[in-house]
Amino acid sequence: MPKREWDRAFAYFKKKMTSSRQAIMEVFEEEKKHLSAEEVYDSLKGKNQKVGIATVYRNLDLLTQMGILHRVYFGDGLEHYEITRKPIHHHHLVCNKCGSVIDYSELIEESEFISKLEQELNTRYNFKIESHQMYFYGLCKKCR
Amino acid sequence: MPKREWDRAFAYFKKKMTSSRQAIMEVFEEEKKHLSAEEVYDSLKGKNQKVGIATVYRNLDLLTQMGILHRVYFGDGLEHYEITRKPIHHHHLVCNKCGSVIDYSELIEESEFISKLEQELNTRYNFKIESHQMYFYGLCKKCR
DNA sequence: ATTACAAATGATAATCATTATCATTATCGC
DNA sequence: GCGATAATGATAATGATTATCATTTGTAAT
Repeated sequence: MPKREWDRAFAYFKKKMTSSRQAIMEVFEEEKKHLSAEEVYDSLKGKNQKVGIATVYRNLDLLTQMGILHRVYFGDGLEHYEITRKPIHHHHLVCNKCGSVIDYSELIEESEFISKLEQELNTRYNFKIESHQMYFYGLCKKCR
Repeated sequence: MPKREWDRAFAYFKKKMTSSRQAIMEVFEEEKKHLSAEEVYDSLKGKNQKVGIATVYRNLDLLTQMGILHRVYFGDGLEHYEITRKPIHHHHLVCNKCGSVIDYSELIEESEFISKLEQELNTRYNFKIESHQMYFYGLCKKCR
């Protein structure tokens, strides 16, 4: 969260810290949700921060490569992004009817189980796992 | 797999069994992989089954709603489809470098764990879970 | 079988998210 | 502050998916 942290991260990746990038990160810190590129763009516009849509896309991509954000997909045709929090991940409950999404922080049992599972898969398939995503689909409170 | 099964399924959903639909299902039975709409279209063309691309999309969608196929997304910008197998699901290992995907059948420990987890989430969030998807991202054998 | 009618299809235009282009502007190490 | 170079903005291009609509096909009833 502190600006100094971002500065260090950008320096490490040999990227410049620009006002657009800072503004985009602020949106995520305030909203703390999964946001689409368009939503980030609109949010910035609403705050009188004029950042072109192409720049939004470019930076969401960059921040994802840097590991600061990660991409999630709920099946509605657009990519969403959210802040990466380690070691606690966000898992998602997606409503098949209204499309609403509940983010929940991984339960402790889950972290432990998945950690063991990753080791197993690592040896079984010789695949070095770096991250995971889990989606549950069904009916939310309102739609069930 | 037997044609009779599809007939029953389509009758149940009050849908007609057409040659396109049958041809599409045959592609999935032969290839037994996650396929994009374009891949299904090409596969049919290769077999001299002329099915329009719009029809492919329409039917992939229909078959998904019917629960015969399900959609998976690997972050490459296009949706893929694969045959639904219950109670054993396919989970996926996606390579961050080359984009290749390994499908593996859920391990027994996984099924058991997820089943318990779903009950827990059901009561905790009052969300009726119908299915789940799990993706692991990392580096495959060749890229690690 | 034939008919009748709704559902399905094919060709293609339209849409919409994302990416590429390129001239202009801003950042940062010196 | 300067200069090299990365970043940005405006917008055109791309590519997957969806909508349109005239024609064809499947099916239930005759």
